[in-house]
Amino acid sequence: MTNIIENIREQIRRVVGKAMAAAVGKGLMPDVSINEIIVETPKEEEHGDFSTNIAMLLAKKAKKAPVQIASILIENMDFTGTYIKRAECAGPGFINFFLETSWLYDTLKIIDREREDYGRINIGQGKKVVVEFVSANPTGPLHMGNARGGALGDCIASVLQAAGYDVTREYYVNDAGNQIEKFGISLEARYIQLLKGEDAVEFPEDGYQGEDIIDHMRDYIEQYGDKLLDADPEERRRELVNYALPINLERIKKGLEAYGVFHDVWFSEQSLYDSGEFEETINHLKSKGLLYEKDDAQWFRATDFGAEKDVVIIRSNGLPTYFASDIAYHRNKFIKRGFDRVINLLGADHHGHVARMKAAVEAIGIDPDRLDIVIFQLVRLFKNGEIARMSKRTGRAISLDDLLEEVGRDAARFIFNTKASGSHLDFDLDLAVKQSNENPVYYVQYAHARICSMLRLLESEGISVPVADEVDLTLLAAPEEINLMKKLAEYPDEIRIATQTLEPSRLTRYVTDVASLFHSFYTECRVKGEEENLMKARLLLVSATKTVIKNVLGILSINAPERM
RNA sequence: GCGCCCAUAGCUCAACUGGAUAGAGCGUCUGGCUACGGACCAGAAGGUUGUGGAUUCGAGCUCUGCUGGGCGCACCA
Repeated sequence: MTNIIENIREQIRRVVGKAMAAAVGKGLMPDVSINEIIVETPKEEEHGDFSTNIAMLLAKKAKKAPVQIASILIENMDFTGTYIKRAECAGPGFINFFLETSWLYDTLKIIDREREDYGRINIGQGKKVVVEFVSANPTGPLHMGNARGGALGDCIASVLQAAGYDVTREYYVNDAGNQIEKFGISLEARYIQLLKGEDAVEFPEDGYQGEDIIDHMRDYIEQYGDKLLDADPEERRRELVNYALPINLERIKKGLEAYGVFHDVWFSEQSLYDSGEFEETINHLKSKGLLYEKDDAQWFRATDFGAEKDVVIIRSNGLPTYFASDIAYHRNKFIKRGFDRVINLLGADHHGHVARMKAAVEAIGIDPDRLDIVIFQLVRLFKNGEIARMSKRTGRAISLDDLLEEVGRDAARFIFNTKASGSHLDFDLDLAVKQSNENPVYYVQYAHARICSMLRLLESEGISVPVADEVDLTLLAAPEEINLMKKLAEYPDEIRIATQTLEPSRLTRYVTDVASLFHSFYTECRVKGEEENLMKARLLLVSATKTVIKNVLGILSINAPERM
């Protein structure tokens, strides 16, 4: 639960704050207010471990040159009780801080103490958050877009858990409404076609073309024969949907599980109607005067809340739109179940939903900032160097199951999390399949396996990983050792940033950096056969590296193999 | 036409939300295994951050005009 980087930033903020007060007290500079002291980590090593731009920010108000302010502040700084060794003024007025190496040794002690909990922080403070993701219509198999959303949503959830939130992973099952109607019509058409021939009935224009619909009906007929041929059509469609829908859901569930994605709640859209919550919600909106009638339909005044246009929630045929039940669904999340935050993942093709959903949330009396909608860009699949289109209609789409079979869970999850959600993702199937150094996931896994191999070898000679307190960590002073320790120290702060930006993609980059620094260390620094104290110190560092790699891969739900 | 997203090395992407000399991986080139796993390491080449303005001590990042691409703009979801 320790974020040492954050602790040090806090130390620096205190030191700077006190230095300002002291300088003002001595009349060296005017008493100007500053809302926040920003501490950042410079990328150049010569610029120290941390820096602040405060002198530059104060310059105008204090009517002094930044460099002058920086010098005054530095002269009035007191470093006792901190990791700070010295501070110096550089460039246009930055104050750079250099730390005692002991902060890195303390990092190793923290990792040794926290083990599988290292990296966990508590910015979530136990707040309840629901992450809703995938939520694909259960009318067919999952595709590449769902695969990206699945990897992303699951990792966002894991990151939030690591950050101290009480997280629920949820799948919203669209088992009501128009899509299900279409599903039923499609099944019915295939059913009749299979029994009475292709020409017996025309397949509906906007029906689901996929092979899976036909397969369903073939199986159904095998089990139950033609008993529905003369049934009432509405009855028949309901029966066919009731047959196929649970099968689809089960397949989706199985597929996601194979992908390492486990939803805690499968929330049925239909249940909102059954429980009366849907009606409650509509009545609530009506009573607040947020609905009006036009062209025989009921409209929601989304424009009152900044959306571009109002939106229909009850169609003129009396049937509600998807959006209507979605409002009830969000009311359920916030009010019935009391989530502090709601996070929804949506493919870019649904981004039009964002503004009106925010509007709806505000309409039911909830601060819309409590709703985060993460839009992820769609996936372009490359195979043999060319774009493989994925459309649900042609049935030529690559399904999640295909992906797992060809690429494997680890590579797929890793690749989907190497890019920020907002950036378009080109998924190179040929590259993903390769089990070579071109494929970044193996680079990281290799580092872990290599460490395990080292530990095994030493263990077989009776040498086990020592306890941090029994080791002279000051022996770790080589650049490769320092760089590796610094990177390990960043992990809790990486969790913090990933949480605040809802971007787990930075963790794949982070863990790649860890692996890279480890490999450099490995090449330069021997462990086995070194002088005993040095060996112990390095062994502890190696073990800490293993812990961090394993913890990060754990968040990504990617295996950390002991051999490969 | 309107709205949202994107444009950074040959390719795929970063840049801690305004900081100092824009970084990685792949690919290319040059080196490195008689010791813990070579799926590795060290180094090199590669850039006017699509483009014109604006804001300020300071812009890849903010505002704005273009260009090119993706996605939306339903009484579908």
